[in-house]
Amino acid sequence: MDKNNFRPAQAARVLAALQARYPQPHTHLHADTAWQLLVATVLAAQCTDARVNLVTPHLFRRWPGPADLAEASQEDLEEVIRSTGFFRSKAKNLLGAARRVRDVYGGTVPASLAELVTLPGVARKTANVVLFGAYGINEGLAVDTHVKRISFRLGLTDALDPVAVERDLMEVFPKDEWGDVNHRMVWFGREVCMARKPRCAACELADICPRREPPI
DNA sequence: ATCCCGAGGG
DNA sequence: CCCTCTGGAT
Repeated sequence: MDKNNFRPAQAARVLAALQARYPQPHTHLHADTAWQLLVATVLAAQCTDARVNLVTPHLFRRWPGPADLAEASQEDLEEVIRSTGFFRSKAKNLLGAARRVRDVYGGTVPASLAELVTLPGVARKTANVVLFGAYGINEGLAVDTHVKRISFRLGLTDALDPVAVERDLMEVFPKDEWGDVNHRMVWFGREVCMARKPRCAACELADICPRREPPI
């Protein structure tokens, strides 16, 4: 295999395998609106989606939309989201985001990457997740801990910086697949290609994985 | 580079 | 005990 053609060819194989394994990719975060998806995604930083889904029902019942949360006290919000970790900074950022969505965007979560990243606590990963999940827009490819680890292991990137990883992935995956690639890699990362002890023996991609254990 | 921070698994 | 979980701001 030519070195210059390795990544695109590898990406095509990875995509086919993940499509076969996960025919219907979707987020595992529970949210009914764009705003709620934004809140859930912010809470999901360094936290399992299962844990996030444990607190969001209470959060969304008490403060359904941005105008509601904008009036909440930080102490009350901290108490509700405490178990998701980083609860002080998450509460502060969510209150700031709620006020900005209410005051600057008329209560509607903006539908562009440039506008989303102006919200406190929202950078490219969260913005990409919200853009695709709420609006079906593939402006970028959300790179989280799973996407980063799996892309590196499978040889789709040599980069460690998430922005560079995103650029490499955008080059080798079709644009209309970016959102689904994220969902599929997250799913795959939970079930098979885990950080600590990957299940290489049960992995259908092991034969094309440069980092399978044990190595050939 | 460092800090933020709780909860579950091995 | 240590590592990891759909990161972001300083």
